[in-house]
Amino acid sequence: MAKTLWISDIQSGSFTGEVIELQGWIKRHRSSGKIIFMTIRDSTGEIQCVAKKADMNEENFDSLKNALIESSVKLTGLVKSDDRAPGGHELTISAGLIIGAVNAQNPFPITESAMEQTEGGETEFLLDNRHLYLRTSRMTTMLKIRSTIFGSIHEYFRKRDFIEYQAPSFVAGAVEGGSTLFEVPYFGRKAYLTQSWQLYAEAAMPALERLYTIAPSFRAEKSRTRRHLTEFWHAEMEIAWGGNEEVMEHGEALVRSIAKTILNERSDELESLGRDLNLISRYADSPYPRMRYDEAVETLQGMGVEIEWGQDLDYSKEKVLTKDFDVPHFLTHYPKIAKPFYHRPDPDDEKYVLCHDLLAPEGYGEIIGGGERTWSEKEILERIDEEGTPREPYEFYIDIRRYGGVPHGGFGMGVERVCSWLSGADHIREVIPFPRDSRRVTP
RNA sequence: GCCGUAUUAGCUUAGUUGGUGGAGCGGUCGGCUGUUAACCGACAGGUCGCAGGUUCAAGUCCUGCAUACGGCGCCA
Repeated sequence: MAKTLWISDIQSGSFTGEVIELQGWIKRHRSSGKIIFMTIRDSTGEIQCVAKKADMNEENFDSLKNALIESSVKLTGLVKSDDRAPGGHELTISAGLIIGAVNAQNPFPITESAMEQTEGGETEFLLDNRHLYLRTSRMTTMLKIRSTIFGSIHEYFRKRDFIEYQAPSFVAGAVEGGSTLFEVPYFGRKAYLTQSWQLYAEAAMPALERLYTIAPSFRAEKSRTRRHLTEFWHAEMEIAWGGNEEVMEHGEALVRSIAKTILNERSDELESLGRDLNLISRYADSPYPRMRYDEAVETLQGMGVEIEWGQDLDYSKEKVLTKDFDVPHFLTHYPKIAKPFYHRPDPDDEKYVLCHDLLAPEGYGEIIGGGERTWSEKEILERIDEEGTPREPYEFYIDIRRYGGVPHGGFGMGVERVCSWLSGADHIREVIPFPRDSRRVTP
């Protein structure tokens, strides 16, 4: 029963002239008294199948004629090459079996015309029916690209001898401000869902020196944008004996390597989404420029944008700034007051911290945030007190500095943001199977 | 948290200055075709988001509520 034959192989010509058994789902269906054309899909592609009344058992012909879209089928027939068939090959059916029928009282709710008309396909209806929308070609394509990107991240780090390392999802404290934590009951106490692997990675930094993960992070932000999820996959890395510059180099190399990988392995999928491959190839090959926060502020002021030194760069300003860039670029050296305590102040000028954000072009915004960590006991205590953050929840974090602290740093990359940008998605929801945001936890 | 927009058949939607709601897709039946988002005909399918109000008359105007979507803040 296990399937061993895939439509992509039929379309590439491997079975032409052979009688085969094909398993798949009906994607399109048109019929008459004498002939049926069915487009069958599987995970690898589509193929047109033809049943002629004259060539097969009449009862069998009628059952195929009445089959509805998304019924699963097993078809036996001869593979022919035929210019009239999309993809160049088709199956002439000699016998067919409906495996999982679709009932006419309850036909497949997602029609092609509905999807065509909704551009980008993110209506409430499609979100409610996400479990069914997954099997349509746009979602399938997105999920394949997503898989390749995940694989590419693992490959990048493993090739460089990074150790994959896991942090708990239930945590006691916050990385960022406490307002964005999900609180969960924990046997009479309160626990929170993690926002980042970073603090726990720093604990293992003196042991493993080069570490990474890809794991879910949770943020209870009521953000209603095309860049935010409450549960997202976070690719993070941490290295010992390295500073802002080394971390940034990894960030750049990682993103370029992802772009290169999808270009090599998913160019058909990218093109089917209407993506310009020249663009992706530019992201894969060009260096990413660096710009200090001060330069960014000056540039913006020169453009007439109202911004004062010390203000964080919000999305509206990022957008103006990145408008003229055609590759991702780094923003570095933010003012200390705009960033949390774990960022290390710049020894050359204590007003700034050694940090960086990587901003993607085309309006996709921030995809990486990272930098050098405050690493000495003295500095971390100063920064925590300065911010008025209580010390107690961070005792373990301070301990890391008490016992052989070393310079170190790392970054976090929003994997869905990268998927969304590289695939040219209209919304971050398009690149994750079951998106979670402030208003939706179902299906 | 703030601002804006929307809600009409299973889906996508039209609906004029207020005068008893149309279409395409999907479904059923029939016809027909090497079709390819097939085509042709017929049928079924609607408390116009909910609750009030104005009016002789409300899908349409007003108020409130609900839900959704879009954007901002915050961030990856």
